[in-house]
Amino acid sequence: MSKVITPREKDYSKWYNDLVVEADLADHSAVRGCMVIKPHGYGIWEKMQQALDKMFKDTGHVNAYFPLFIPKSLFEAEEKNAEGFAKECAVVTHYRLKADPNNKGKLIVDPEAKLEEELIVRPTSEAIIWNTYKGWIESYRDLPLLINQWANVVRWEMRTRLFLRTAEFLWQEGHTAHATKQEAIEETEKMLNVYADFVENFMAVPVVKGIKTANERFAGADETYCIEALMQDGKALQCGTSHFLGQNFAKAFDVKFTNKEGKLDHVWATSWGVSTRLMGALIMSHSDNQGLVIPPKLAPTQVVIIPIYKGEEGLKQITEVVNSIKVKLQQRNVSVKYDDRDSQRPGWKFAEYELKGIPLRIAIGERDLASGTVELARRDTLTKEVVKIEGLELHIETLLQQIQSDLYKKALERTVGSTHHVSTYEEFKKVLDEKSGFVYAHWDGTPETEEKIKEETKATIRCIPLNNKQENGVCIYSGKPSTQKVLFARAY
RNA sequence: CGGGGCGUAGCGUAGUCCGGUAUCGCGCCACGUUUGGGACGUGGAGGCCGUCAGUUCGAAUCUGGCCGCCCCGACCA
Repeated sequence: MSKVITPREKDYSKWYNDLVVEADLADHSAVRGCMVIKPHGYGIWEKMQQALDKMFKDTGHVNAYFPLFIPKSLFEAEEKNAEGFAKECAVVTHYRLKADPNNKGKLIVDPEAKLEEELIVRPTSEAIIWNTYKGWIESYRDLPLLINQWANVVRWEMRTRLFLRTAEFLWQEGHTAHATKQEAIEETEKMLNVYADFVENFMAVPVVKGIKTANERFAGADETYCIEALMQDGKALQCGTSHFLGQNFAKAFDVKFTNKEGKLDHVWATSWGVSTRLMGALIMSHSDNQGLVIPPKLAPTQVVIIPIYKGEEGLKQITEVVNSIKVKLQQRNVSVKYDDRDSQRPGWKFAEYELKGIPLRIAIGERDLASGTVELARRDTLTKEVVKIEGLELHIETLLQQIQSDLYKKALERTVGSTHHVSTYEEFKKVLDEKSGFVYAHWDGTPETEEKIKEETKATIRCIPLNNKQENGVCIYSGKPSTQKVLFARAY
């Protein structure tokens, strides 16, 4: 009763904010633009980390950790990268505070503790990492270097939103070095596929894989690959990027190696990352007015069991049965929580776990004991069924898989239904305003046209989809010839 | 940075025009009755009204400054 979230159809943005807060995922903090990720939200992030980390390891990567601070001189070494991030950097200028002589109990920055060189709080780690790699790479035998780091980064965003855009966020950033251009490109594409695989199979969110236009490219990259997903409100969200960095950073940081022929060459690089923004994608893809919906593969708790009883003795009897169900589920690697708190009533618990998105709920009471059954409720469909306790663990195992695939299917249908093809600018604007979603349209390939369309419609080219169908047409804006449609959308 | 809003108990709020130490709901604590969809009763605790200064016998309320947060844009993952 106390926790009410704004209905999706009334105000999507407010619905999202309410949901994040009420489902106990995260909260605004005392620091502008920074959030506190609460245990339930962090639990989901940990599941994401575990799955991704395994995929990185399985593709030959290892984890390491680099400093939070980057000396300004290193930061500015790769010019485009520095320029791209310059206007959103937090900068450390001093290393000490002291008591304020004019204001008892207050502190001031000690002017005598000014750093000789400012330190940049990393907005991304290419600079510090490539400066380090310089000392690690001498020969082709040192390559490829396949490293990932789990870290926090800071980007001083003007406007922030929980998970989608915060001043500080958690992410992983892979930074690899290769002997050949071909190998680096293969790595870039491989990691894009890892991301797409993860987002689709764990998060149950369908994505479009593609390449960014020059305008949208990562600062310092030769090519940026990305995955784009469509949220329930028809806006697109970039879910991950994988960059082919060419030799830009190798040249900026003078990272050379001797190849098999004994010749010196700069190494080829990639970097790739996904962030806590994925939490936003997860929330906006599946959740409803009742609250969060978590795909089973990422749910910290997959099944919650709620006893319905009269008196202590009644609870004891139910607990006995529940314990045996619990063990059987755990043996099948189903994470299960038994909520036998006497301080809340069943109805309250039902609502609470729905709000938090736990995929399955078992309710078990006196009449179930008599009939050897339980009530099983699905979070995604909000449907209930009465099932036999015997063989319950098998049923649940199957059902969890079913929910996982149903969620994906539903999201896919929604995405396909919101994907449009247009051939004129009028049609383009009309579809954006009336239907929103992904819009495929011909584009003349120039940054100017892209910019104009963005100014006039707020839609951006999300990507040039990989394996795009080649077809002759004319640009919806300039009328100039085009060989393929690109993917437009209004985006987060 | 532009536009809008807000700061009163853990949360959400009334009171502000018209100055007299603060309203209501949820939550919290105790006891009892309850428990198959957010229980009920009785009793109780909790506030330097964002902050600093001014006006006044007296300020949540009037005046001025400052700080902070949220929302909508521009910027971005």
